[in-house]
Amino acid sequence: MARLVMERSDVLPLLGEAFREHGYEGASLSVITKQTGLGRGSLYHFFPGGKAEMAAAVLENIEAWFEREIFAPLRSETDAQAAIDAMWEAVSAYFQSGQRVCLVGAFALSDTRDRFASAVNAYFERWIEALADALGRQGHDGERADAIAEQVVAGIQGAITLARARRDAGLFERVISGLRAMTEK
Amino acid sequence: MARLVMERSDVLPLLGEAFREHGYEGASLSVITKQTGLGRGSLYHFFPGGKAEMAAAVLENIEAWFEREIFAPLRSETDAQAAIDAMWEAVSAYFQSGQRVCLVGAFALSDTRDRFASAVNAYFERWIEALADALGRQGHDGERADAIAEQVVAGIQGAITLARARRDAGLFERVISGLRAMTEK
DNA sequence: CTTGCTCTGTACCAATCGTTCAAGTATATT
DNA sequence: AATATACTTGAACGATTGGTACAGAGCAAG
Repeated sequence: MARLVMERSDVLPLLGEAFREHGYEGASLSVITKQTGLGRGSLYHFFPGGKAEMAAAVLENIEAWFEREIFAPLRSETDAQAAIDAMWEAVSAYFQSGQRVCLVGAFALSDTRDRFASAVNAYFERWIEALADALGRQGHDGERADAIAEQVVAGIQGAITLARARRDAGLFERVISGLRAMTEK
Repeated sequence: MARLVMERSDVLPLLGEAFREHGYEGASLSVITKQTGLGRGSLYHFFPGGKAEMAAAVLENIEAWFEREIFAPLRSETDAQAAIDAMWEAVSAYFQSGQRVCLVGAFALSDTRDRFASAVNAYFERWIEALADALGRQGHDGERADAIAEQVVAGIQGAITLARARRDAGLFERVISGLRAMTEK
């Protein structure tokens, strides 16, 4: 029978939203207890390392999701264009037309980056490399594939920034569709 | 004769760096006093509204700089391509190949955005409109000019995010030169 | 020197920060 | 049922937060 109590893995998405909405510094323990519904004691039971461990676990969780849903298909799917199309659908759904922040990108812009430097770097490194791989298999020569991949991943982050700044979901979709055109053969 | 004492306008760049490096929440008054060299008393003399007024003044200062150095030339320079070229040079210098964060973009990604919503929105709105204006005068039809402008301004923000995430100034320059190609006739 | 004003450092405030912990309740094992 | 382990609670800790109060430093004008 399913456990009624909370498991560590159940808390991660709630933690993620808390960090997304308030940032690492802004997500105080009171905010976190409120958004997760867990008391301080429970949180420190699951994450003895405190806030830093919570954020690290969230980053790991996010990275694992992207690896499974996006990066791995980009690298190994035989139909490269299909994997790229799937990426675009996942990106729009995941970031909710720019209403939802990319936690890794947000960390990268603050001094929180230093604390989680390797996770932040790895996330984008893998995304760019996986996309370049798919673009290569899809017919672009290697150098061009690398350039497009960097351009596209950067553009996604910028689209999120602008859409949030201007509260304009349409802006997000327009920028994304411009980028998407760069990934079609 | 030049005043030896500090003026409000002298503090703004120092304040800007403090907010850039630590974010709005992370820039505590102890951090701010350290980075500006001013005691609490002086800071509250210049900015009676406290931290919120400091950040607002910094945003206003940044906006004014961009308006004068970049937006206005984009709108009124008779040689549109020259104004666009000048924009690219200013962008590379100002953001120091992605080593320096865009404060407005960083605010946009945190919940600090809500506090300074109109300033954050106005900054990007004006940048996009001014760039679209220049692209139009340079020969692109209106709709295409708008699309390119959004794409380019988003791309700049993304380039900063990625360059910081990966600590890779080369990445910034590569993405920028890709974007720059989109603004050439 | 006196007066008046701008500027500055120190001490202090209540509030909140992240973290700890002893005591408790629930669940699993025997 | 008895015991052990997993989880939860909420109060309390010292440190730090943003903000205030205020006396004095520095300087200019009279």
